[in-house]
Amino acid sequence: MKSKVQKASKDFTPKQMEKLFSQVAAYFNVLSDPVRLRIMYAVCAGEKSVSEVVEICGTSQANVSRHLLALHKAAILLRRKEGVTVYYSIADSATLEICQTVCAKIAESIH
Amino acid sequence: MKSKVQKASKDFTPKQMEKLFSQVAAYFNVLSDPVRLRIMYAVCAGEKSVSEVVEICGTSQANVSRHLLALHKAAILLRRKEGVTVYYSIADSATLEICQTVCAKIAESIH
DNA sequence: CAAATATATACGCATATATGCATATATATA
DNA sequence: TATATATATGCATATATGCGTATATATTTG
Repeated sequence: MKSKVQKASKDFTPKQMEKLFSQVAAYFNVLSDPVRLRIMYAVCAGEKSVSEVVEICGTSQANVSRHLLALHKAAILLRRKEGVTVYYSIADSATLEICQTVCAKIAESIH
Repeated sequence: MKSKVQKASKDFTPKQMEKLFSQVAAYFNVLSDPVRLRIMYAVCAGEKSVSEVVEICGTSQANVSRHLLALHKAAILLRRKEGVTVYYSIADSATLEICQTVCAKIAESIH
């Protein structure tokens, strides 16, 4: 008896599976940093410029810029340029739901 | 207007938020490796011993052992010892669902 | 054009992580 | 007890990653 996940991937070649695993791993990797999660938390309240995120998150501008670009590259954040200002916003609500699920799961053990 | 995530975390202190972000990041970090995902894929089909996972995944015994322990430490896999043999199985179906969601999301771009 | 502002990038360092190899540990069996 | 088998661990190494610092790039404004 195959699992749901295995049924869903029955039509992939081993090569494609490896590629899939690598991409999924890369996706999780983007979410595996506390600072990036803090940034996500700020942006999920509404579109923010880089400077705004810097103020909220209390880390350097260079660092925020790098992390925002990483999240954008992973297609998790949208990027919109207006003059010199760059605004980021949530592109992928699925990611938010995943974060929320995991947060809820872990928050239980804190309370 | 606050987001769902922010409403859900309104009763956390900044210190608790940081702790939460760290733990969530650690959780994602465990899932951010292609080999561990391959191992998860093997185990999600049913409980497996370390040796069985080694055969399926085609990486060294030492490596499989370490990855399985990491997944167990993150409370994602259960660990059951029977004689010399150690069996691992899915402890956390939420993790499977998350992986499945992400896989489906990424699989679209492969097909 | 010069200066100010917002963002991105290059470089270096410290640290984390994955993995191969050898070996330790635990359990079963002859 | 000696041996075989299953699993875990220590060590060395290569690679990746986060971040501080300085600087580059782009855009607006005087």
